[in-house]
Order: sequence, then C-alpha cells, then structure tokens
Amino acid sequence: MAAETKGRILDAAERLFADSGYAATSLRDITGEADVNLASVNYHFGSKEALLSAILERRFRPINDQRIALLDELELRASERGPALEDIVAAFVGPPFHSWAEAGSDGPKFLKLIGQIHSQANEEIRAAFVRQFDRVLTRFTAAFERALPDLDSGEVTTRVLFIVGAMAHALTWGEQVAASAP
Amino acid sequence: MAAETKGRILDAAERLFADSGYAATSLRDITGEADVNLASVNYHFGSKEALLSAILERRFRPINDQRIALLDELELRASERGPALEDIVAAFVGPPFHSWAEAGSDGPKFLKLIGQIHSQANEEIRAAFVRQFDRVLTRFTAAFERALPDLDSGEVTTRVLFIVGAMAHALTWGEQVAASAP
DNA sequence: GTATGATTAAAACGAGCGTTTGACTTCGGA
DNA sequence: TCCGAAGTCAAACGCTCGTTTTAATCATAC
Repeated sequence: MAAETKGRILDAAERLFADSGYAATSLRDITGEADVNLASVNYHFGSKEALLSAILERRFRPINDQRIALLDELELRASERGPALEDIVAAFVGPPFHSWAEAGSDGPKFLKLIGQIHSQANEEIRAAFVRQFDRVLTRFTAAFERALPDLDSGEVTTRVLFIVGAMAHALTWGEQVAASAP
Repeated sequence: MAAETKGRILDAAERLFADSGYAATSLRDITGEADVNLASVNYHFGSKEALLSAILERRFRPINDQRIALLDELELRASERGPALEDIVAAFVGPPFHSWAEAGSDGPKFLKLIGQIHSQANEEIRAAFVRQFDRVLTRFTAAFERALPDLDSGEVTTRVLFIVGAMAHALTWGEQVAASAP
C-alpha cells in the first residue's frame, strides 16, 4: 500500500499546489483530497517542503532530460555555426507542452504548478527550483549565444528570461483564456 | 497620525507581499516592518484582503490610466488603419516600467508584486485583479486586432497573453538576473 | 501462529494566524 | 476646560497550521 499512498499524495498535492499555491495549501487539504491519513505526508516525505521537492523532481527530470537530448541531437546534426535559432527555441519550449499533451487530465495541473512556482518567492523553494534547471539554462544560453553572435550575453540572458516568462504565464493562464475564447 | 500610519502599512505590505507572496506574509510581519500596532491594519483597512486591494488600487490606477491615455493619443494621431503595432505594444508595456523608473527604491518592489499577483490563484484576489485590468485589456486587444487584421481574435488574445507573461516574469525575476549579469 | 518491520490511524502538541475587544492617548472644536 | 471622535495599544479570542506521538493494523518470513 506504500507506493499507492505516496502516489496519491503526490497527485493530490500537485493539483492543489497548482491551483492555490504552496503557502495557501495545507497538508489537511492534501490528505483530504488524497483520502489518506494526515500523518502519512510526514511519514513518507518528511515535511511539506520535501513533498514539494518530490513533486518537482518527478515532473521536471524527464522534461529537462528531453530538452538536453533534443539539444544534443540538434548540435550533432548542425553545421559549424550551430543549430538554427528556431530549433533551439523549439527544443526548449516544446518538452513541457509535450508533457501536457502526453499526460492525461493531470497534465494541465502540473503545468500550472510550474507557473505557480515561478512566482513563489520563498528562498528555499526558489533555490531548489533553480537548481533543477541549472544545467538546462546553462546549455541553452550557450546555444543561444552561439546562434546570436551579435548580441552580448546580458541581452541573451534577458531574452531567455522573456521566453521562460511567456511560457510560464501561458501555462498558468492559458486554460482560462482558452475557455473564454470564442 | 492617521494618514502616516496608513501609508507606512501600505508601503511595508507592498514590499513584503512582493518578496514573499500574499499567503506567506502575516499581518505581524507587516506591522512589525511598518513599526505600527497589529490592530491598526484591521482598523484602517478592515481585513488583510482589503489591504491588498488598497495596494493594487494605489499602484495600478495611474498605470492603467496612463496606458489608456497613451492609446487614446495614438489613435487620435493615427491614420485610418490605426496605430502601428510597435506603438501599441509600447503603450501597453511602457507604463509599468516607467513607474519603476519614477518611483524611488520602492519601485522595483511593487513591480515584483505584479508578477507575484499574476500567479496567485486565490479566486477572490484573481477576480479583483482582473477587474482592474478589464478596460485596459479590452481596449488594447481591440487595437491589436486592428493592427493585425490577418489574425483571428483567439490568436491575438494568445499573443497578448505572451506579452503580459513576459512582462510579469521579467518584473519578478529581472532583479536577480540583472544582479547576476556580468 | 507468531514475531517483526512497515504502514496507517487517531489524537494531541505548540506555534502562529487573522481578527476582535476594551481600555488608554491624542487633540481639535465647543 | 472639557468633550468626543479618532487613533493607538496590549491582550486575548478561536482557529488552523505543520509536526509529533502513540497505538492499532497489516504483510510477510520464520
């Protein structure tokens, strides 16, 4: 029963964190939704914060692995000047949306969580999150700089920031906009 | 002393909400930072949520007024085909960054708050926030549709979403990126 | 069948939360 | 000078929070 309980907690917590944010979601909300005992969160994960880390780990690892793999492939096949800008963007932006399409009805929830996390300012959470993306940002920023040799690296960093922001925001709000579109 | 206390609460709450989020910031944090009595928040504003509304009101009204004024001016001077796309974008994106430059050291904090609010999913807060921007989004979406007659309105809505997201995210994270830039 | 280790259950802990209360200051106008 | 409204203050309210504890239950190997 252990694995099942852990999974139910992860699923419920992911859904609730995505909808209401980390601070606004209580462990009682989570265990109530998952229909498990309150104490099981601390038993299986240790703390509320460790639970969040487990959620991020479960979802982001395959996405970031796929990003790196796509970029590896691009760079193998590319000419000496490196991959085309559009291909790099696609390799960066595609995987999370792809996961969305792959996952069942839980997909959109976890994408909303990404957007949610992006604006949670708690230092420890931010640090854990940024650490997950360190290798990805390093690799992609380097690829972008190679594809955009006329820009200084500060400008490239800023533009990557815009991509991430547009993506995160679309993941957070896209559902509502899509629903209200004619 | 009344006005001074109210202002101190507004300033401190804005700063703390921007740094840590609404749910994660307690009234004791706020009154401690503002060096006022705990009860004064409920005395002057009624509740924690009403305090947030007061902060939004104080900051967003002039920005949105300026956006509308800039768009009015653009449309007055424009040809029959309406203002240029870049000018509409500038009228939309400029005011919050402009406020940032105008405000003193408090400016960046309130811009971070915008990004923070954008991902706070509490329904009441979201509703109050969206209501503030209703007229702005209506006016600008119409202007964008006129400037981009080849796109259907759903695509325009999506692209406005990207602009807002890139902006909100840059406001939230730009400080850190700027600090880490070489 | 019973001992053993892993899991679940129920209850309670102390701390912090938003809010309310009621007494105490402050201070301009009668 | 006194009054009363406006504002401040310390204290407490009831409640929910994350976490811990202790006991009950389960599965499994002997």
